[in-house]
Amino acid sequence: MTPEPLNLGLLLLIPYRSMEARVFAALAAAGFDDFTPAQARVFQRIASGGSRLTDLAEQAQITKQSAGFLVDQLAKAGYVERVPDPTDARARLVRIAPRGAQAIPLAAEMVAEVEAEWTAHLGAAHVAQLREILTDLREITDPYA
Amino acid sequence: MTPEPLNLGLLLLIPYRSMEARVFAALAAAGFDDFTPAQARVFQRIASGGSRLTDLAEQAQITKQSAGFLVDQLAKAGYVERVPDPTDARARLVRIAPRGAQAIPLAAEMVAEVEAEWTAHLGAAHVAQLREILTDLREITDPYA
DNA sequence: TAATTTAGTCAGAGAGACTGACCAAAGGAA
DNA sequence: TTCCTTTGGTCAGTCTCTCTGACTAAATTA
Repeated sequence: MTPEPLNLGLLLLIPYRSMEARVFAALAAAGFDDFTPAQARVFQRIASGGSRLTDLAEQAQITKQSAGFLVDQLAKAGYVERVPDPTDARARLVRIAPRGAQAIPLAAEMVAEVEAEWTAHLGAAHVAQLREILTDLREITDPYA
Repeated sequence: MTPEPLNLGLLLLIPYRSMEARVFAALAAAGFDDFTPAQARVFQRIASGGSRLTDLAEQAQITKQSAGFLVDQLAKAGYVERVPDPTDARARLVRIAPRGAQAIPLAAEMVAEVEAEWTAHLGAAHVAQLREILTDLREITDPYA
């Protein structure tokens, strides 16, 4: 193996993918197997009070058409529901539906489990540092934040 | 803005996406606009002496069929070439072709530029730490490494 | 030599992403 | 008010990417 040093981009992608795969697998094992990763990437960005489609699209960095497509599927599977926005007759809010709400604690549990594994490998101080640095980095890399 | 704290997964994804978009845009601006992000994710994993399709697929975590599809397009655009593997008549090595070789220093330049921006924001010590922690984390999150 | 594994291709299908065109409500400006 | 622009979202069509399943050929193992 040539340990050619990886660029920071790839170094970020590798653990992200690992985390996503673990959470996805845990949900699938618990019976939440009727959604796709693309749908999940939209779902996890829904704010607690509901989000507008346009906002979801911006955050997930996809077009509103793509977001609408994914939200429709999530709605069909019972993970979200679309309700009229009381403050704007053009808009509709995407809200977490009961089935979606059931999945959230399971996902959170697996995230915690993975983070615990990372902590076991890196040490608590390094994990805290990682989170701190990434949060700081978000300020200049998140076009939406 | 509700600053709901993001999970580590999302915190990793955000800067990755930012880096990828910057490099992609820089290459496109320099005339290397005839390839897609998916193709680039395979391309950047080609080892200096050439890689087998199966290895590329494993590292990019896609099927060998998908990898073959992307490599074919990269080959048509002149970024890579496929040569017989001298050590195994079944296999062919995917190698960087001249046009691909031209793109690499440009990409590296943009990676360096982005990292410099990150350093300006985070400080050199934190960037070094980030790289160190991520490299360490790779040991338990990279199924290929 | 025969059986199995490994490297890769071919064919077909589905998901996800895009662009372009469009409609309806909201917000200003005249 | 009335008109114009902006904003939230949909509809239609297309392309890219990814997958599964079935297959060939070379290498390896029994």
